[in-house]
Amino acid sequence: MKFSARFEYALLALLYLKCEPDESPISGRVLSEKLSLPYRFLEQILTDLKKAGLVRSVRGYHGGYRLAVEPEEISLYDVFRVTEGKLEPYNCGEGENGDRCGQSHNMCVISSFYDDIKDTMTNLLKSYTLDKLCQASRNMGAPKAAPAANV
Amino acid sequence: MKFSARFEYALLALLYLKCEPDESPISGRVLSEKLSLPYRFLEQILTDLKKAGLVRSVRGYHGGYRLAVEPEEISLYDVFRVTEGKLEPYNCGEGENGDRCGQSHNMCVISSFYDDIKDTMTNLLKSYTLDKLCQASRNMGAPKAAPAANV
DNA sequence: ATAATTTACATCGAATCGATAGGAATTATG
DNA sequence: CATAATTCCTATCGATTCGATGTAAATTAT
Ligand code: FES
Ligand code: FES
Repeated sequence: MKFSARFEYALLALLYLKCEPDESPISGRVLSEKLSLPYRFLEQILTDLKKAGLVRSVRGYHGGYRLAVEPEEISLYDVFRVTEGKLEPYNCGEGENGDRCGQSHNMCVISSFYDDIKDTMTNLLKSYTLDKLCQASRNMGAPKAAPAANV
Repeated sequence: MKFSARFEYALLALLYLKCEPDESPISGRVLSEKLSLPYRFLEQILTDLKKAGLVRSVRGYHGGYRLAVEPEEISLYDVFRVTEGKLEPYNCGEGENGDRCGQSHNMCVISSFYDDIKDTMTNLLKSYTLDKLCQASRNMGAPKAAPAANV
């Protein structure tokens, strides 16, 4: 189970926008260079983030991106929804008939497990806000344990 | 976030083997018919389950599959490991240098979130055993609410 | 007018996924 | 021994997804 590159890139970009609060917006080009991420690809992601209302964009000469809402209000759940789509484990189309499990959805053993997964993931994702992550990042100034020098 | 068909098929097969404990092993053919699953594909999955030691197989004329361990001992974590691979959210190769986040792994904000996800998922998956699921399935004998008859 | 930028599409290559197929090895039964 | 039923191994296919690149148009300060 892996998270997509989209998710990580979006998160890194948002963290950068938050941790470097500037007067002028930050351009996609600068963002991609600072984070060493592919320029075009990152812009796609930023566009998605904009559609979702997480960032705001300014076009033209000194344009760029900035956060659209307060960083306490942006949770990893929001980022997830933008980059990974719906958090729906069901393979059966929920409302309709379960074609895979062969049973009707409300009689399916698996569905109760899926419900659990869905709730748990949702809660976990919502518990991480951009703000907390940025604070944690600051507290990491010094690495936990310096790796032993080799030789 | 979806679970693979492999996961569901494996789970359905294991549940069948558990809930229909028989003297003679159950063949892949029968299993696929009872569960309405594609024969060849299911056998691939059963082979994987066997390699993982969850089922035992008997070859030849009256051959087939049966559970290899007690159903209390089989958790969804085991099934997950077989069908979905490692539960490693990290995109950076953990031990090595983080190529995506650009930081060393023990200084990466994202890694702490990934650790959390990993632990949470692991615990949740381990909390579901084959036995519990089968009991739940029995308790579902009567549907919660009969869907309204149309017309 | 010009340069820098966002924005929208189109496409590409690789990987993954569900599924199918052929054939070899194994084993009870006659 | 011959046969039928079965597991098992491996190859492949078609579709989809994913990360990434490219092109070109719209927007805006200077
Ligand atoms: S029928 Fe919906 S999960 Fe089984
Ligand atoms: S460096 Fe490992 S998750 Fe960021």
